[in-house]
Amino acid sequence: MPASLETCLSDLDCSTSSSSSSDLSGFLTDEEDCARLQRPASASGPPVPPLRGAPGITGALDAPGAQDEEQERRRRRGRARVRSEALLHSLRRSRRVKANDRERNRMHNLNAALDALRSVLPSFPDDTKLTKIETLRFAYNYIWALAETLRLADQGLPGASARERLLPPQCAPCLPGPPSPASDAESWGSGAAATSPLSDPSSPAASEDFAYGPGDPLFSFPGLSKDLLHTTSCFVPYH
DNA sequence: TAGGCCATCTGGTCCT
DNA sequence: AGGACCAGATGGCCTA
Repeated sequence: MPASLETCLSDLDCSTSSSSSSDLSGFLTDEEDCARLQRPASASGPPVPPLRGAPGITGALDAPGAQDEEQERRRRRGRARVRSEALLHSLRRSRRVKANDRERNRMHNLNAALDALRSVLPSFPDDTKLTKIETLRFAYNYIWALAETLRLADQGLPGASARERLLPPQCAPCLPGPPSPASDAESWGSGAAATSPLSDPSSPAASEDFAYGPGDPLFSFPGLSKDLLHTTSCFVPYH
């Protein structure tokens, strides 16, 4: 049990043990259960032996009414314990509810970030929403393809910028900033394929299990269905 | 109906 | 100490 809870409950034990009523006051406590179990079958048997360390073990108990007082004290302690356990349960519950709330919020934020990521990835004709894993994999490959495009541009086409030389006008929003979320997927398919990421060991496509392309596999987008992949032709150098 | 995806709850662990 | 993060469990919804 956390220390704060123990502290809290011990305080509450003191403060509530004298309270007049509780819905839980009628419940059996552990001590009372033990006491009953230790009693002989005959209901009028000898009194329950006091618990270890409990006060009143000495001759004071011999006095008339002392045993009743001890039993009453024990009952009070038992009720307080039940109340404190109920309170502990309640505190745990409220903390759990708060934690659940935070976790829900955290996941909502994560989903919002995924939505933002989806919005800067090429959209698809049927407005198919990428799943989470598809979004991450697609983004990974998309970034790789864009970086590769820039690299090729720097190598082979001096002068004009990579964007002007290599990308069709429709793909201009791809680089360097995020593409327009409203990009028409059809417009992404006009580029001509030149190189294959599969030939590059560093390509995220090279090691994966799904390849896409007419004839030769041009790109591999693990986990993506083929009908989502045709837009990737935008990523290759444009002549 | 089985399987995939998702949201939520939950308890454990790490971090500040 | 409390919040963030994580992974497992569970149940609902949807689709082939």
